[in-house]
Order: sequence, then structure tokens, then C-alpha cells
Amino acid sequence: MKNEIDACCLCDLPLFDGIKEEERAGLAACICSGVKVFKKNDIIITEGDSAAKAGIVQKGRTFAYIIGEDGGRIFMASHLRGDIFGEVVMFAKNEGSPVTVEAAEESEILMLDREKILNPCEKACGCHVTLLKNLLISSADKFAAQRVMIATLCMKKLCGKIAAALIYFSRKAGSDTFNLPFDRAAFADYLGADRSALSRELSRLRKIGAIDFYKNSFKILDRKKLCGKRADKI
Amino acid sequence: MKNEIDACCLCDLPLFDGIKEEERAGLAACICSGVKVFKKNDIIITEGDSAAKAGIVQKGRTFAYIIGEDGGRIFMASHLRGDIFGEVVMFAKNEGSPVTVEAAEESEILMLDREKILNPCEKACGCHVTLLKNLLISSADKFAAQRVMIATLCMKKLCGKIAAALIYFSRKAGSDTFNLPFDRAAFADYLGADRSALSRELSRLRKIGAIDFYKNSFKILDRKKLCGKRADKI
DNA sequence: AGTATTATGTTGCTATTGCAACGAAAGGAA
DNA sequence: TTCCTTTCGTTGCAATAGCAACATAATACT
Repeated sequence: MKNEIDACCLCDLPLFDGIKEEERAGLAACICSGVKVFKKNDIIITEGDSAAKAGIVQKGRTFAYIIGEDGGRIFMASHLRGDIFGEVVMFAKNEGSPVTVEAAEESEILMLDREKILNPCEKACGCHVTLLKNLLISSADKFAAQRVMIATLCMKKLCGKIAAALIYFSRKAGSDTFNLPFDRAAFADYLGADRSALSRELSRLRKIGAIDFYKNSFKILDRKKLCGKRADKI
Repeated sequence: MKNEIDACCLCDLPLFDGIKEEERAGLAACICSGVKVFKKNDIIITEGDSAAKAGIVQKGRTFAYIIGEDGGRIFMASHLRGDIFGEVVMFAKNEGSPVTVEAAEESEILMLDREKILNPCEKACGCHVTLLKNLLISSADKFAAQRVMIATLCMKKLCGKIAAALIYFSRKAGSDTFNLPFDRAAFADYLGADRSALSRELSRLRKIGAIDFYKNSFKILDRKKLCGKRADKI
């Protein structure tokens, strides 16, 4: 295990909003328990793990998923540099992690300690309330992200799901051109759809001029076409 | 507006776990701003409402939903006596309620005040950290409920969605016989499916002996049949 | 009771989509 | 380079599910 904490990365997180600059480093050191390096496809948290772990991505990219009862992979979230994962679940009564977290590429993860967050050393008392409020804000944001997923998955047709997802990621990026944080297979998982059906539909949307894409880079060309009814055959 | 606070209802909530009996009533009075009565189909919170309201159901039943871009209703949650709603969203940066909350029947709602929760009177300082921790726990639980919805909606076939939902509500009730908190139309919304398609599938599942139901009361008879492949025709 | 309204079930039709199988393209490793 | 692996697109086929329209049952209202 490496033990260099990228203080810059850690202290700039929203988690530390409202905490005085001079207190951040101390608090950061207090709540975390070291840096771990994971190779691509390494499992960081296994579904059912009793220990309530959390982590912050210092370098690389990770994603969380569930293996559904039908064997399919249910995509839950992706985490880029600066993102926290596991911090919401840490507080749930239910024991065991509900998801598996996997490294999408070689990644450095700053591991957080549940107990230290819940019961930090006494000197941190001043920051503590602020930290908890920030965690609440973070939870609320993740809650909102899940709500977007639900709204996407509730669309009755695949093109509706695609439209909802593309519009969401476009808005998030603040541009009609943007990258999706997953490959086709993961995108299909995210939409709860079949990969080949997704490919077919994306091709159709490109053909009618609604979108354009190359790999995981997408561009929305025409929102009306994106959401409209399908044209009659031929 | 009525002004009787059902102290029993309020104080027994998980929100007050870990807070001394003698402090509960005071804290309760401190964070809430009165009781409102709503008739069936009254709107309690409208999507987009700037005020971050929250409430506790003292009597009755409410539910939250979004009107999707395709006009369909996206079911998000239902709230029975003792349930809190809006408390997670209160902390999100994003202004405006993402959902509409509606009374499913005549309901008494204890309204909560965001500012009072975030910045309670000084004397409540001792309880404050505990209250925030409890809110974190509550957020985590709702987060988990949303994750279940996502796992349900990710099922590729309707029978899979139905199975996932029924098994979830069965486990929640701790019995193979249980009531769903919605009528057929809302159940279809919850599954992101068409109401008539849901009826058709439920009838099929009853015919093959997987489940039985009457109104919103369901019974799981055979889990294998519930999830298995469809029998060949006739 | 009688009527209106709502909730639920049924069915035919057809578009949609899952599934499986295959091929092409891209990238990595030896 | 060549081989291997992974990713992505295409297509035929059959199952599925949305949609609309209607029938029936349950409930509320006067």
C-alpha cells in the first residue's frame, strides 16, 4: 500500500467545503487510512463485503455494479478523479456492501474509515458538523443521480431511454458534444437493454440525423428527431 | 392549518434514535412548523417548487412522482404513517423539488423546516450531531430503496421486473403474503411498464400458479415459476 | 337504488427488442 | 508483422410488450 496522500486532491473536494484551509489537512489525515493501488479489473469492494469501506479516486476510474438475479450486470455508478464512493452506504443500517466496485483502469484509491468519520478525534469537533452536513449534501446529490437513472429506465422504449441518457450527460457536460463514461456494453447495462439492440438503435438515430458518435464520444444533432416517433419504413 | 403535533408519532421516528427521551419533544417542536391536512389528490409539493419542504406523514398516505418528458408518470416513492419525505432533497444543491408529492388519501402532514434543521436553536446543539447522523442513515436507507428500484427496472423482461418487485415487497413485509402500496396503474408506473401489459402478465403468472392476488394483496406461491422461462404455447 | 366514475382485466394488432450468431474493426502482445 | 483479444455493428428470427379499444367489476356520489 502506498502512503502518499495527494493532499491537493483530497482537500479540494466538496467534502471539505466550509472547512478552514488550515484544518483540512489535519481532518484529511484523520479520516483516511491510506492509499491503495488497483490494476484494471481489480475488485475494490465486493458485493456483500461486511466492512463498510469507502474511497476517493485519486487517479484512474472505477465503477460500481450489481450482479442481478438473472446474471445480468446492473450498472450503478462510475467514479472519476475526485469522486467518492461507498460513503452513502457506510451509513445504512443494512450490513454488507450492496455493490461491487471495480477499477476500470489502473487506479489509486484513498481509502476512508467509517469509524473515523462517525467518531473523529476530539479536536476535529468543530469541523465535524460541517463534515456531516457535507456528507448529507453528497448523499443528496447521489440520490439525485439515481433518480435520473430511474427516470431513464422508466422510459418505455429504448429510444426514450437513449434520449434521456444522452440529454442527461449532455447537460452534465454543458455541451451537445460529450463523452459517455462507459463502453457500449456498460451503456447497455446502464439502460437495462441488450447491447446489440442498443447498437441497432444508435445506428438508426445516426442514420436519421438525430445524433452522431464515435466510440464513447457523442454529439446531439437534433433533439426533436431524438425523441420523435420512428419514421415509416423505408 | 391544524397545530396539534402528534408527539408520539414524531418522537418514535428513527429520526430521533439516540436522542434522550426528555430532549425529543423540544427538538420536535423546534424543527417543525405545523401540521397541514390534505385531501385525496391534493398536491403537497409541486415539482419545481423552490421552497425545500419536507414532511412527516402523521395520518394517511402520500406518494412522489415525476411527470416524464413523454408525459408518463414516473413513480418514485410512497409514504405511509411515520415516513418522512423531502428530507434528502432538502440538502441537495440543486434548487427546486425534483418530484411532485401527492396525497393518496386524506392525510395529515407534519411540515418540517429546512432552516431549523440545518441551523437549530443553540440549546439543541447536543442533539444536533445526532440528528444529522440520523438524517444520514435515513438518506442511506432511501438510497438503498432507490437502488432496489433500479435493479428492478433493469430487468429486461416484464416478468423479471414483476418478480423483482414482488420478491422485494415480500421480503420487506417478511411474508409471502403482502400488500403492495399502489394500485395497478401505479404499479405499472413503478415498473416502467404499460398497465394492460402488466395485467396480462399478472394473469399469466396466476394461471401458471406462480402467484395469486386480489386487488393490491399478493401472495407468492412458487418462486421458480415466477422467474422461470415461459412455457411453450398452449 | 341508480348513476357516474374509477379500477381492473382482456384481446388483436404490430412495433419493438431480446437473443444468438457472425463479421469487421481496433488494439495489445509476442 | 502476426496472432489473439476485445469491442462494436449487423441481421434474422421469435418473443415480448406497447397501444388502443372495449368489457366488466368495484366504488363513490346523489
